[in-house]
Amino acid sequence: MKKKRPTLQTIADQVGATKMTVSRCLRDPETVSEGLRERILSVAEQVGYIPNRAPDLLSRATSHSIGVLVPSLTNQVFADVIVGIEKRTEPAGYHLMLSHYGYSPAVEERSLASVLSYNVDGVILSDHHHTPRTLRMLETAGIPVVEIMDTHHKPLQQAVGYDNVAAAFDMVSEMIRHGRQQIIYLAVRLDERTLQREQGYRQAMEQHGLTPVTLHSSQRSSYSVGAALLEQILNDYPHTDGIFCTNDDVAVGAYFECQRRGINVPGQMAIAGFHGHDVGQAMTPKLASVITPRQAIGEAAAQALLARIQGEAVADHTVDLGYRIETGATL
Amino acid sequence: MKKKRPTLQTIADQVGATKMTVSRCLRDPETVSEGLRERILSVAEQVGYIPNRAPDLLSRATSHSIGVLVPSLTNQVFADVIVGIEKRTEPAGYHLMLSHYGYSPAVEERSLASVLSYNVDGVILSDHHHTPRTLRMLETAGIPVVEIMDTHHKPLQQAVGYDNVAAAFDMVSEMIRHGRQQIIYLAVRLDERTLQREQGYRQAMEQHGLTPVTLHSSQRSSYSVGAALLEQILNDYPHTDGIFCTNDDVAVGAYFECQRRGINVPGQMAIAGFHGHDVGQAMTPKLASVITPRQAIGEAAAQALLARIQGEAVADHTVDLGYRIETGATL
DNA sequence: TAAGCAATTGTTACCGGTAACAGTGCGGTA
DNA sequence: TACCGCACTGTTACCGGTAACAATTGCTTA
Repeated sequence: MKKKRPTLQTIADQVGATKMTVSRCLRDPETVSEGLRERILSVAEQVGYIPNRAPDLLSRATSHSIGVLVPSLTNQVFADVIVGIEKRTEPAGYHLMLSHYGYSPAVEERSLASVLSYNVDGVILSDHHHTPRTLRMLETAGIPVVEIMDTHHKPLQQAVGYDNVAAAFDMVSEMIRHGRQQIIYLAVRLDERTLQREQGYRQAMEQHGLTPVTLHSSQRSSYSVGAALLEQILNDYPHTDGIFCTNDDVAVGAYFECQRRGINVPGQMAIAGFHGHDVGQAMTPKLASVITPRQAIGEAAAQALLARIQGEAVADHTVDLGYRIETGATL
Repeated sequence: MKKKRPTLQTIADQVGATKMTVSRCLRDPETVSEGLRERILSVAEQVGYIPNRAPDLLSRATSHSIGVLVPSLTNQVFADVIVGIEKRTEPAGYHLMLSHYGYSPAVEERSLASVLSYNVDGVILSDHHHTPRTLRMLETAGIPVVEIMDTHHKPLQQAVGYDNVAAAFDMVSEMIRHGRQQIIYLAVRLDERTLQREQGYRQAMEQHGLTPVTLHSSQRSSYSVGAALLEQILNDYPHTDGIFCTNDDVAVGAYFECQRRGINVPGQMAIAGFHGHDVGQAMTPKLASVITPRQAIGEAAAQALLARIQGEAVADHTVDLGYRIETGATL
C-alpha cells in the first residue's frame, strides 16, 4: 500500500551493488569507482534518499543531538540563549532536542527522561535544583552536562552564566547611590533566579541600613502583573521611591502604570529591571536594567558541551560571563 | 573504563531472566509473576534504567516525535504557536524536534533533512514556499504534514491558520473608516506573511481610491526599526496620517518615536500593528492590532497531525481559525 | 611468471528493544 | 490417567547503517 521510505538497500538493488558500497559512496565518494559512483548518486537522488540516524543511534549510542531543557520557551531570555546554542551546534552538525518544563522540577525530570531516551550526546540544563531521580538519570546516562544562567552554585560538571546575586546587589546599590531610600523588590514566580536576585537586593539594602521589602505575585511574569504590583505599592507603601523588578516585563508594566497615573519617572519613582530586553531599551525613558549576556551564555555552553562530547578535558568548571549595569533614564 | 548505560539485558542478568521478560514487565507488569516483577522493578530502579527509543525508531521507523519547523524562535508569534503544539503533543507522549530556519527556504530544506533523519512521525511547517527538494523529501518520507499560519494557499496536505490578506484588508479598512487617508504600510523582512499583508493593505487602499505606499526595511523586525521607519516617513511623506505595521514590534517602536517627537497618537498619527502582542495591549494608549490565534493554531495543528499519524481520515483540508480586529486607542 | 599490492567490492555481525511464536509447568476436567 | 488450557517465560528474527574483515580484480615488479 504505502510505499516505504527508501533505504540504502533500495539504492543498492537498483544499481546492482550491496548497501555497504552505497553507504561508502554516500559518505566518501572517492572510495568507489567512477561508473558505480555516478549510478549510485543518481539513483539516490532519484529515489529521494533521506539519511537515517536510527542505526547510528542504536549501534553507537550516539545521536549527534543534544538535549536542551529550559523553563520556558516564551521567555525571551531563553529564546536568546537557544539562538546562542544553535549558533555553535548547527555548524557542528548537532541537532537540538528542546524541552521546556514550566519551572517545575518534576516536569524537568519527565522532560529529561524523554530527551535521554533519544540518546542525546549531551545536555544543557537551566536550573540548579533537580529531583534525586533527575540526578540519577544524569549519572547513569554518563553524558556531559552543562548548567547555564547561574554561577552561584557548585555545578554538577560545569556551569556557564553570571552571578544573579551580585548583579542584583550592584543594581540596587546603584539605585541607592542615586538617592533612593525606599526601594521595593518586585518578584514574580518563585524560581531560583528570582530568589537570588532578592538575596542581592537584601544585601544591598541592609548594607546601607535600609529596610528591604519584597512584593510577590504568584502569576507568571507579564506587563499587567507589573502594573498590578505598582498599584499595590501605591496603596500599601506610599513612600516608595524606587522599585527593583525581577525582570523587564514587570518593570515596563510598572512604568506604563506610572505613566497612566501621571507619576514622574524617575522624579517620583525610580524603576530598574533585569535582562535589558528590547522594549525597555527602546522606550523613552530608557529603562535601567541589568544587561545579561544571554546569547553569549548559549554559545559558551554549547561550545563547552561539544568540547566535552568530543572528549576534550575541560579546565574551568564555572565560566562567569558577567553582566552590565545600564542605568538608563529611569533611576 | 566508562560504564555503559544500563539496558534491559543489564537488568535481566541481575534477576536471572531474559530481556524479553524484563521488557514485558516494564511495559505491562501484570503479565509477569509477582516475585519476578518485584525483583525486576527494584533492579531497574536501582541501576537507573532509562528507556531507549533507538530500537523502536529503527525497527518500526516510528519515533513518537514530530518535527516542527519555524522561521524563528525569538519571534514571539512562533513561541506561542509552539506552546499550543506542545499542549497537545505532550499528553500524547510525543516529543517535539524543533528547528528554525531564519526565513530561508534553503535552510528550511537542511533543517527538514535533519529532522527527517530522526524518523519523525509527522511535520509541522510554517511557510508555504518550499524548495523542490523539500517537497520531494516530504513526499518520500511519506508522513503527515500540516502547514500553519496561512490559509491563503492550497496546502500540501492540510493547513491551519488565518487569512493574512483578509486580516490586513480589514484592519486597513478600519483605519480608513476612522478617517485616515494617507496610510503607509511598514514592512520588514520580506517573508510571505509580510507580502500577503501588503496585498490586503493595497486592496483596502485601492478600494477607497487611496494610494498605497510601502516602506521596507530589510533588517529583522525590532522596535528600533519601527522608530527608524517612522523617522523616514516624517521626512519623505510628511502628510502621512496613519501607519499599518506588519507586526507589533514595528508599531510599538514607531509609537515610541512619536512619543519622543511629541506627535500625538492617534490625533496626528494613527498606528496599527499585527498579532496583538503583550506590550501593545498593555501600554497606554492601547495599540490597535490584529489579534491572531497563535496558540489555538498550534493546538489545532498538533491535533490534526496526531490524528493523521494515528491513521484517522481527516475531512477538512484547511482550518481557518480567524482573527479579531482590536481597534485599541491608536486609531 | 609468480608473488605482491592497491583498489574496489562483498560478507558478517552488531547495536537494543519487541513481535511472533515456541516452549514449560501447573491445575482442572473428562 | 490423559488431555486441555492457562499463565508465565524463553527463542528467534528483525529494523538499517557501518566497522571489521574477507574476497576479488587487475596491474606491477622481482
